[in-house]
Amino acid sequence: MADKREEILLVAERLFGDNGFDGTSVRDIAQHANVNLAMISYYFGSKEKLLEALLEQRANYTILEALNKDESLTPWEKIDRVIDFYVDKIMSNLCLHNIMQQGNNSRSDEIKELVTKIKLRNFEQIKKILLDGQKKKFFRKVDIELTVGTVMGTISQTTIARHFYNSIFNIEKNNDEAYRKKITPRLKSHLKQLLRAHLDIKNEE
Amino acid sequence: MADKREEILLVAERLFGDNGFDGTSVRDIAQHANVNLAMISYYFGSKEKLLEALLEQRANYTILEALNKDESLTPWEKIDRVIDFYVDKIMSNLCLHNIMQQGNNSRSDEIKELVTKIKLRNFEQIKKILLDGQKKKFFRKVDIELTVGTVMGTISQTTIARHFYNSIFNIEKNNDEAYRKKITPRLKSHLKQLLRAHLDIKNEE
DNA sequence: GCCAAAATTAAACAAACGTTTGAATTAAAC
DNA sequence: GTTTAATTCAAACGTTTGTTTAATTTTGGC
Repeated sequence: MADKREEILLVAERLFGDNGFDGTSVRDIAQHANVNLAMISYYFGSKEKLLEALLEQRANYTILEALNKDESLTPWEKIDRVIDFYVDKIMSNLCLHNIMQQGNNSRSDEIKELVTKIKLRNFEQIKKILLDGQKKKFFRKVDIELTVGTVMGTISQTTIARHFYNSIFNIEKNNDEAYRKKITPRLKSHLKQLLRAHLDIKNEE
Repeated sequence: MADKREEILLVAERLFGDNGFDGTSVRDIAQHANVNLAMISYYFGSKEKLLEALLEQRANYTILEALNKDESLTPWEKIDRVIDFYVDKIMSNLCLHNIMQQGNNSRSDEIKELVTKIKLRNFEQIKKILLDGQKKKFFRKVDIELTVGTVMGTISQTTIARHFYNSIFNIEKNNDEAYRKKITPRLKSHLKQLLRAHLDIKNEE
């Protein structure tokens, strides 16, 4: 059955996201997926290959390439859409996002490079929007690389430091749905307000 | 000798930061610290207690409480100083910062709460500056919690996604010094420019 | 219904893990 | 110099780790 393979991926995503790669044993995964231990090696070859397969399969979920194709949108509209898209995707894939964050610290260079490659694709898209907005004199001169880092970093912060925000916002921990509901709209409007001021050519010094 | 204890902490900081808590064995630590394996249990009780000791010992390094005491500074000056202080501290403690990021995902609630507590202290300081600036009509109305998140997140991003920025900025990996030199001034001026626009009361809608 | 391929299983593997033990060594106190 | 406590050590402890094996069951084509 092919749905066992799928089940393994699904469970691995949750456990890797919650406990980290090293903090999750293949026995944990097998048990939660109701699958024999050996099936993981059988389908994926190894634990690390399982992580690679997971990242490769899910990578496309968080890619926003289509957006830049739409010529009718102004740079400001594109920025708003990027924020909506990006926040939604990450908020509905908290575990996967956690895995990608951890992937940066992986001891495996293959994983590190895979994660970097995925991030790079999104980075290039946002960068293109910023450059275009500058050319059209909507946006002022800013540090483009770090501006993208601010967007990614602000969003990441709400997942990395989730325990921290739970504490601030009085959200019971492990309640994914409550967290999403509370954070998503705030995050979107904060980022839009932030970038509107930061990028506006009227604020050029 | 008490310097063995210190050596263990020093090595643990580097290894936990590089490979994660689960990715570092007590044997790794003992070997790199030139210390017998049993000394770690002897001094700290357990591997987890070692991490707790590490966080507690280093926590004060990244606390910026003194700043708010200075009444002669305007809110704008305080913002600039916070940025300088925070960026410098994190950039010169990359490993420790990595550990704290990972700590958010620790399976130990004690660790999670310890990290949250440390972050909360800094959070409160920055929050105080923002509130004060709003009261004095320097700053406009913004989402304070997420504005702090933006500052922390932007800085964190440069350490979490370091492999990513290495790739963008063409820095050879594992060269901490080159990374610091390249990123620090850019990060400071980007954050100052960002917050100047974001907080300025002239941008009030 | 037979057969080869694919899927599934329990069991075993060696290696690595965190921790403990009890003896040996060093340091400090008197 | 003797005694007591603190330190250091090699060795072993029992688990848990990721992976493999070889036997068994299920599946799909003919």
